[in-house]
Amino acid sequence: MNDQDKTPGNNNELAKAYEFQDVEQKWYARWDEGKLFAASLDEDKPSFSIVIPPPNVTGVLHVGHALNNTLQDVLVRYKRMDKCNTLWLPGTDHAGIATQNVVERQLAEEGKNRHDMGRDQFIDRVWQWREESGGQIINQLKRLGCSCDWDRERFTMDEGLSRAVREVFVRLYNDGLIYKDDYIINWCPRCHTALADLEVEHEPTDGKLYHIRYPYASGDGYVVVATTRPETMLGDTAVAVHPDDERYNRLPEKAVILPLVNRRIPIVFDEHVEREFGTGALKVTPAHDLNDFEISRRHNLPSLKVMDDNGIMNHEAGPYMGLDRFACRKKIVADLEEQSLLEKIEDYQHGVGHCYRCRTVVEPALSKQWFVSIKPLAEKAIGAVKDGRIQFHPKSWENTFFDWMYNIRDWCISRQIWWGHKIPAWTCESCGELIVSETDPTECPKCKEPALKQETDVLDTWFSSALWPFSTLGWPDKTAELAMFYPTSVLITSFDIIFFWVARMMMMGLYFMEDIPFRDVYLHALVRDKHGQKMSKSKGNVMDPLLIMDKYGTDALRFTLTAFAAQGRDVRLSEERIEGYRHFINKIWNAARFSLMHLKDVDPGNLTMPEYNNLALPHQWILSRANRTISEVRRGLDDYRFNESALAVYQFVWREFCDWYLEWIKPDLYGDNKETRDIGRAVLHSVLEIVLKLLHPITPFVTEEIWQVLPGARQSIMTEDFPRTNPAWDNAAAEKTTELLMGVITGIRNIRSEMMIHPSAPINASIICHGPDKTAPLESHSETIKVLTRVEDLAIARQGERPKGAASYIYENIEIFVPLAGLVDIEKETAKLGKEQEKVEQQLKKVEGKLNNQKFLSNAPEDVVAKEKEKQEVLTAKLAKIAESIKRLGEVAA
RNA sequence: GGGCGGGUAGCUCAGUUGGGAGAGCAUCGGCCUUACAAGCCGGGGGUCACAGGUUCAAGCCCUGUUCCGCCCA
Repeated sequence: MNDQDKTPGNNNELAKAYEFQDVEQKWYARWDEGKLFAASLDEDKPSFSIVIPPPNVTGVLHVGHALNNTLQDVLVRYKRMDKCNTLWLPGTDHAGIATQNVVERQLAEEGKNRHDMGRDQFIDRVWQWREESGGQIINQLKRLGCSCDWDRERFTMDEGLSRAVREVFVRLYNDGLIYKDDYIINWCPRCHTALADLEVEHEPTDGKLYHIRYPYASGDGYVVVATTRPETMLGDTAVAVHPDDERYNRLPEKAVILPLVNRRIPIVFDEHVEREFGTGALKVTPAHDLNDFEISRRHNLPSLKVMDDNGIMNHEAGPYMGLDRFACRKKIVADLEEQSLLEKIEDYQHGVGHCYRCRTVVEPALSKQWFVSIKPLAEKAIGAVKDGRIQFHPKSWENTFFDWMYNIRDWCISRQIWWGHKIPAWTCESCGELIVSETDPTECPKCKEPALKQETDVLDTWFSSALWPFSTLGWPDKTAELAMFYPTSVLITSFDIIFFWVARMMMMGLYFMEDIPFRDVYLHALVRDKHGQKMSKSKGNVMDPLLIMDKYGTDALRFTLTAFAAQGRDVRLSEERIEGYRHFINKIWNAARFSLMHLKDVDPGNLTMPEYNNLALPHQWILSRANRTISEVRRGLDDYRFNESALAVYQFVWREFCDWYLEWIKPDLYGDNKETRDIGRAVLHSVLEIVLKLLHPITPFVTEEIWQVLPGARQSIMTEDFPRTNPAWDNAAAEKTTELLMGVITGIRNIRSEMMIHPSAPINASIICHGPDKTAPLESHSETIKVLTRVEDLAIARQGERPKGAASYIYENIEIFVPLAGLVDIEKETAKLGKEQEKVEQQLKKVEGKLNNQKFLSNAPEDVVAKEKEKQEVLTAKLAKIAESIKRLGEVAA
């Protein structure tokens, strides 16, 4: 339909079917143009702020993003409607390694590489890439309906954020919390950079355990060491055994000859050697293994690096120089075998570290890198969670958090790539002084020489992400935004970056702002595929949210994700469920269409709701239920139980508002009584408004589209007030009476259905109330009962005889009868039942034949026998029911 | 090896002060009843993994067993 025709109060009708494609684009553009997402700095309102977990600038919207951002948008829209100064600050991070990889691949296609073009030109090229194709995820977030304040969009490489990074680095350095040192780090030979421990993913891998003989220096006998990485033996500088290990208590001598390279290396005793592993003798390669490095420090052993940055064996590897590490492994194994130095090879499964960006096997390597001394920072973060200033939802994540924080190790922050924040450190080329400075120095402060060389390394992307909650608000300047929105209200993110990001933001926020970065942390589940696997491009099991939105509409996707977001459990997304919830969106649409039929010509001034106590039962009931729903939806959102909010409003809209209320008030709406008609319209209008507002945070588009054509519509539903409960509407008595009516109505419908009476055939019914007297409420709502069951004559009594030839149904203490005379074509129906009876009898005979057969019982598998027995029971019951019905029909005929 | 989460309807899953076993999809029967067949009405379907315990009462709390998944080392 043409949206231009649908300005409020004018031609306010809805299309026959909800066409989300046009609607979504239209309203998003209007919201955005109207600056309705912009944060206000109104001092009088409470503030609510969220900073987006910045997606990679290389990112493309996946279902995880969709879930994450839907939940944020739900909360933000809720709080904005609930009269808060609301800020949702968007942005992206520069994703150092990932982005560099993308641009390098692009260059490779052009037959170029970054080394040819040089660093500055390469960086220009990355910026160019970013302008052209970076950040497409931002548009995809808009497609999802995200109500971010786009004028405040930030990028971790922005000037302001870069300034924050420098300030943080310098202060941490000056405070002694950043240092440069030699240590074993994780080296990715493909990305050519160091990685933090967290950036290495350990995967169980089928490998071999090689048992190698290291002959004693004297030439007699040998020690057997076990290793999964024989190529590293070239860098061995010792063999270590446990001092209490009896096998090595009386060694003939304390040195062995390293095979292949014939180097004499000592045997040392170290308590950290695991006696149970392998032979209990450990080859020590200080430059290529963290534990070995620690041992080497304790025993003053030299370190020998045998590989270069590409994972190729270097000159220290002697004859193996120039071989790739894996080729070298093969060669070494072959050579050892030839020299009879290989005792045995066992299959062995062990964890092998892979680069989280490119999946290459990571090489532990000795290297000089920059580190953050993290313990002092971690302590503050631990404290903030311990004393409740920061709360995790679900709370169980606190254990994971504490566990990691207590065992945290220094954070390697330097990366040997080009794209990122250059480390603000310089070395004086004449005196060797190390200078760390916020501004680029022009001369050495010590020797005054101008020859300074800046570090070529850049910082870990997460280093700048860790500052996100305050760097985006203008820090280190003291801005109005910081004053108003820091600490932020809540961080909504996926648990898989709890260490990468959440913990680090806490540490940095507490250190530099001297305050927590957020009060609540809501950790939602991971979206997995139907096998419970993490979705990833490489596995090919991704579900594209953009395609889903094309197919089912954004609101359907959003509602599904919200309804799925139960705490503490992973989301296994299936298209069937999205389809199911699309039906719900359509249901809303049609309920609105119906309502509009009755509201379209009404002057908004005539829609004032009458005094609650004067309202008829259906109105009192629906308002009471609406009240309940409002509080459930609010509580769900307040407690991050998104699924409960979604479920509550779903049930209310479909089961109560549509199935019962609308049907119930149709006689009023269509009737001639102006007073009851007007009351009906007024209440209908109010309830519909409540429904739309409750739904708006979850399904923003369809609700705006409908709301705009309601009488009295203003700017946008997103700037309306979120519904509040009204204590005057709580009405247990009305709910109880309604339940009674529903029970009776369902009973009569049941009889109609069971007795195969056509839905439109008029019937009579009688009701006998045994037990407590409920005749009064039934009498006063007998019209309702009649209309909703298509009953002509309804008799209600305290006692009486069961009518002859009547079908019955019992609801609590109430017996319901429907005389069947004249309703059913006795002959036809009896014949039909008779046929059915015959069919069932035959089936039963077959089953019983089997069950009476000893051979069947003794030979058939148990479950088959059980199945037959079950069949027998079901069929017997069915037969009894048919017989009962036939008897009824017989009574009618008599 | 340590930690965490889970096993509820055919499938995917909800189920918080312990008292009703539920949703979507699927399924069976009947309906084009003028908002909606993307719908309406009615129905079937579950020893809530297993074994004990606490309690008037347990899917929910405790103990043990078992299977599955994830994280860390």
